[in-house]
Amino acid sequence: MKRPGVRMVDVAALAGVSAGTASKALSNTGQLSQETRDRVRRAAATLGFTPDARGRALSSGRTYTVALLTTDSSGRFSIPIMRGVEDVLSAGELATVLCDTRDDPLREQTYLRSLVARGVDGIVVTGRRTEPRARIDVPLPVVYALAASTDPTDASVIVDDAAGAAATIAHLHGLGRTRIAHITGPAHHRSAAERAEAVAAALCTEPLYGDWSERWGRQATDLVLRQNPDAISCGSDQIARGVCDRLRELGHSVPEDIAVTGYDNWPVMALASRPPLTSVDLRLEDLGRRAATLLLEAIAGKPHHGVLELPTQLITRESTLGT
Amino acid sequence: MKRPGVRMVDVAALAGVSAGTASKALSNTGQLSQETRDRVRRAAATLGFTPDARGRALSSGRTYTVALLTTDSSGRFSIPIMRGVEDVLSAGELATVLCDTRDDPLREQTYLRSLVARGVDGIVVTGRRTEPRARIDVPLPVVYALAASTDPTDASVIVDDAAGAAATIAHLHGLGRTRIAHITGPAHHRSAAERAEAVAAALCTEPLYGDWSERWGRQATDLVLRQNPDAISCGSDQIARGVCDRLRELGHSVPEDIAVTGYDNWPVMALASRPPLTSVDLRLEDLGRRAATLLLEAIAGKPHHGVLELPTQLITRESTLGT
DNA sequence: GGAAAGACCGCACACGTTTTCCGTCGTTGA
DNA sequence: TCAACGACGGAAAACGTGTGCGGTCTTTCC
Repeated sequence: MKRPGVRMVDVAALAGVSAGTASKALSNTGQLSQETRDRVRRAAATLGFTPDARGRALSSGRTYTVALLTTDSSGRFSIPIMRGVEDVLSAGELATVLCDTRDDPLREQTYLRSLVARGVDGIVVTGRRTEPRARIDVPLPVVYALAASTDPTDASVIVDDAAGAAATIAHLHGLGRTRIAHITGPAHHRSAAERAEAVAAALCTEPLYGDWSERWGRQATDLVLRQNPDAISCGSDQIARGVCDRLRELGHSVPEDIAVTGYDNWPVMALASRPPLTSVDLRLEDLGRRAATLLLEAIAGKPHHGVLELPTQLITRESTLGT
Repeated sequence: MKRPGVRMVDVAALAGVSAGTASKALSNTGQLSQETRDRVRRAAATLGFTPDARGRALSSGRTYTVALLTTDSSGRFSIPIMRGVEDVLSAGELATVLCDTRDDPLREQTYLRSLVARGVDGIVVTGRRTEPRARIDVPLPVVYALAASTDPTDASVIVDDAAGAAATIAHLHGLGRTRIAHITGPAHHRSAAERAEAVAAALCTEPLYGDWSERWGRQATDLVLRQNPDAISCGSDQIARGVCDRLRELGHSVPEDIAVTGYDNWPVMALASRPPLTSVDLRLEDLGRRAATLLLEAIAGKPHHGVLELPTQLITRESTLGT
């Protein structure tokens, strides 16, 4: 079980001080002469010393690790969020680990026990859906991202879907389009309902609920064409792509005859569509950054409470702009 | 810095034994009477005791954690691999954490230092490409998955791409197709070259190299149609989808006139294509499971050396079968 | 009845770091 | 010159668990 790693005592010996002093020198604590500090630092550099996280965790109680707990097994949402989280945390020398619960409550419990047992400093909880979710019960700082906690005293960061949907309508209005149809996913999905509501508020029109697929986009196109629209706002990029395909098949040109907007700005869909889709970017990295910032504050003892809504960004492409 | 968690001494006190004895009872070591073991177990259950991973790690040297280090920032490949890894490791009470290097060598170094410092038991290295990659230099068990190490003494698990490509050709031959074209990605991508080579060996035909996009699939379709093929084998599902779209536009029916095969079995592409694509599934979860198994053996002191090629699986759908 | 053997469990240290407390030395002011 | 004080660094405890070693008690055999 020998670990050949260089330890604090080795650094201390080389610098001619005690282990405790070396620790203080490297962490900028205690009161030491600048000369001693430098000497220890040089010794550490010479030996390539990296403090053992196990000892440090046991002693200080901090592990300098936070977990991103996700139910999004595809990574479509959690990976960008993780990038944002990492951006903020790595600056503070914290490591980020991703744990995928696969939407399995048992697996989630297992992970939580494990995370508490190993003493992570905090947890960011996220999911594949925007539905508020049950809070997790751990004696640790927690921030919810994308899917808020049902408990309003928790800290949550979510996307302002209503504003995002409203922005697409405003954009279409700005292009002079007035007969706008809305095709979206299942009515019982919060992300569908919330966006549809915002659209309805601006248009006084009835949204068409279905599922998130291209197939549904194609089918719904046939339905809405009876209303002779000059624009179709879609609840997802997949739906929008199906709409574009169907319109092209029927001889309608996008965006000249009918403009189309997507939602999510999922590159693999929005860019592959013909034409490429104007879409609403969720700014998931911003979401991650904000969540990480709140988590850091909570770890520092200043917890935040309530739900924070972050703005989206409209990305305009050929599906509304012409070439 | 107080941690109110229940500790080994609390369990021991409740069971009327010493902490050391409680430890042995719970880990099934030492020689204790069955009655004492049970008593300690009951006490632990009553108190909801979970051993503190920090103390355990410091004492035993094991952290019961392995890292999955990936360069695949999309998660397209690393997430399924992680699922496989987890399947194997969670049975042994090991936790799996995912670290995304974003293909940045500096970030990779940072992660490695961190992982070594915190004493993970082992590392699975994977990537977004199948190109062999430089080995990582850490004093820990390492297994490479999907992208092999350039050092043949390391343990690597990769996909048998040549066999996968050969299987699609065999499948097409079985359907009586003989004039088969091959459209694939960049020639300098190993995954393109390896698959193309296998196809060429079976067909004595020239592959068309381009990029992995649907656009290229559409463009290349126009080129290969001059050869009057009765099947088109594609290097990726995206290319195949573009091929299908273009063929439909030109009035060719798939699979009646021309059969089409994809590669990767990426659901979002293979299923959304019209018609759905016959494709080669990479069995990434199997890859992860195998890598995890090898890693466990390496951790147990029985390291494996060399490259292991795992079989793929041909998934047949309407693009070759008719409805 | 005594001794040897075996079953069982406690003691104490190890792991590596952090942090508190205290001792020592040099300096300064009275 | 002596006391007080500040600056500096060492010693040791603490974090929680794992484990080797040895001690005690019971049992068994001669």
